[in-house]
Amino acid sequence: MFALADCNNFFVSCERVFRPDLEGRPVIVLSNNDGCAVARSNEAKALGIKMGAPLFKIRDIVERNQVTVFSGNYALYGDMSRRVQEVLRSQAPSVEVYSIDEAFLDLRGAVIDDFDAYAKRVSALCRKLTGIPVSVGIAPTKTLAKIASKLCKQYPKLRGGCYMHRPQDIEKVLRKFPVDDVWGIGRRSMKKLAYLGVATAWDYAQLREYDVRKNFALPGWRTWKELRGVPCIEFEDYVEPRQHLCVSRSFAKEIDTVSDLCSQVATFADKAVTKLRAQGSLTLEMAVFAMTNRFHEDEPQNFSSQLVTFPDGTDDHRTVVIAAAEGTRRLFDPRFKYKKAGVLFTRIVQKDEFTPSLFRDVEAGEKDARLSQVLDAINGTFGNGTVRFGVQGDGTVLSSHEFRSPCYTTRWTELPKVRI
DNA sequence: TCTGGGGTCCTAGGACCC
DNA sequence: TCTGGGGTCCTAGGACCC
Repeated sequence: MFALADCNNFFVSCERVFRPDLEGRPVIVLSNNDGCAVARSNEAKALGIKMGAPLFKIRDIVERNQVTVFSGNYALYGDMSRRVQEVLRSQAPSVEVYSIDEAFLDLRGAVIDDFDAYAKRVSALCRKLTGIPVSVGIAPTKTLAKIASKLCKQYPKLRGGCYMHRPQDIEKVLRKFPVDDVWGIGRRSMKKLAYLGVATAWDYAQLREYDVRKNFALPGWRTWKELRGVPCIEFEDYVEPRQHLCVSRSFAKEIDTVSDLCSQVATFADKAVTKLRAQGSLTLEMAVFAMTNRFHEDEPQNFSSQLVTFPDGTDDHRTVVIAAAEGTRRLFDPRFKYKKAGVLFTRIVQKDEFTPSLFRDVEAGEKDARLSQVLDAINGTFGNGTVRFGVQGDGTVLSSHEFRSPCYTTRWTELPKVRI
């Protein structure tokens, strides 16, 4: 058996832990730059606020119903996510963290005599220890476990836990489950599914294997088998290092000076290096890019990028930040107003698997490495941007975050001062 | 006025090899 | 007139996820 533990309305639930007065009231959390609703409380969903709806289009609903609005606070959500993961790890032999708000538990070989009681117990424990409501679905495959956890949200009577394993129960559930809500079946397939007369998960599971392979290729075939109770999506408790790494943001106002754009992109590059170092990698290549506002069709549109290569690979803050600023100066064109920019590491290798050039400057490399270590240590403790490069300006990102809550669990300013 | 930011895997087709 | 039969690697684009 596999379990899926899914945090209900996760970002909203994180905010509510520290704002219990918002329990039972409509709440939404916005994407970066205060753009779209990316998390909604049940009450907000009931008002018809759709996932990904731009704030300016739902302003009426928000004001009429006194919906509480939050900017995304990822320091808070990341920390709450770690707490939930910790509880889950204490309850299962193996945990695969699938996203910030979901984790699979591998229950193969676990000695559990009542899976239903176990699911409800894990859910209750998460709630008690973290304050986050979690839906735990248990089934013979990961895809079915996902469906079981959705049932918990639909039926409060299940008290956060649902064990779905008897074929007749699975059939009953799948017959009512819309096919586009199945994990692995996306919007783009809806046309084909409609043509094949498939409306529910059950219909999909009844398709002929040949039709599935022909129309939905390998991923669709795996989903088909999983719905039929045959596990074929691997359980992955080991996280592979990322092969691509991107840090980009939209800006509150369009940027039209080269110095502002440079400081923004340099700040993105610095963040990207921090992530790169955390996974023990080097990058051989970086793309720096900037673009105009694609929604303003009447204004001149532009997307430009500059490619920078590091033949010996690098994970050095200073090297990458300088390269990012230089790349930005090369691509900047005063005819355009930039709405969004970023950096992308496109060729990532593991540090211990890569052989650099024999003729590189070893001594300089060691000094750079020490500097980067110190930056990581200081900024890791006191927050990103505490120590930064001059080209980054004041180190802030020019995005909107008008409704940001305090970093309740990770704020360092109230800790005793540390002497460095 | 206002529209997010990340990732992965798979496949088809082209370039190139012998 | 007739013009093989394999491979590999890389890339772009599509589909999916949260």
